[in-house]
Amino acid sequence: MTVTLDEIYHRLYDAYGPQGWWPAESPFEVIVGAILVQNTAWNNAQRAIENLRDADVLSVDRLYALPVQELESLIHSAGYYRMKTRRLRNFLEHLVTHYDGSIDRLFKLDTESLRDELLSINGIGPETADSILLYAAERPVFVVDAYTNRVLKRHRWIDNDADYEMLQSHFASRLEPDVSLYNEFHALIVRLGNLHCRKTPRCEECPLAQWIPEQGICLSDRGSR
DNA sequence: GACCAGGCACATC
DNA sequence: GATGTGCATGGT
Repeated sequence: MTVTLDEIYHRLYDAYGPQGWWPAESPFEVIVGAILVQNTAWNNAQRAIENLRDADVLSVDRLYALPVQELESLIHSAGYYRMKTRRLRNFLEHLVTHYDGSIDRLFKLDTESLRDELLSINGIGPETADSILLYAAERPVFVVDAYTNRVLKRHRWIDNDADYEMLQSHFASRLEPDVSLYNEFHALIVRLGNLHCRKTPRCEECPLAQWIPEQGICLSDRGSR
């Protein structure tokens, strides 16, 4: 492609400004949020987090000690609440069993080991693991999500059958490993997806409009999943 | 009242 | 190994 990731980044940044990710008060809260936001609008996940905060259970020990039904009730607004309760507890159990409940000890692992370890926990997939790596552990790992997938493919910047790892290496091979850059870039892509897909369906209003290929499909068309 | 959102695991072919 | 399906709430 002729346009560089650097140009794309600056175009998005100029349009939307800094996004202030991840909106959380601690690495643990990032992890909880990363599980709660899976396939869910952030607004719904945020309510669940506020409920946990109000109940004063936003710590490893207290959340793990919480009865399942109470946890389900507190995170109800995030949707998939039974599944997410299991997933949160899977993570907590792993942390308590192997790291004495200490995020700091878990985060002593090198990036590759930490990623593998997170992926071994049922309920943590590639995007959730990478979100934890970037936004909680502050490792230079690029987070790929549904928007990233759609933007790159609709603009034909990457092969249409590229999988998660291919999308990720598309960024990793073209950008310096920089936590702040990866943080902002991913957040800006999500911002683009949220704004453009929902509220400004006309492609001319998209900051990346000039790079939409001839006969290109507008980003607002989700296509099949 | 549909459609969508900052995925993931599991079943089935 | 690719493809389909269940999970569930709240905003537009």
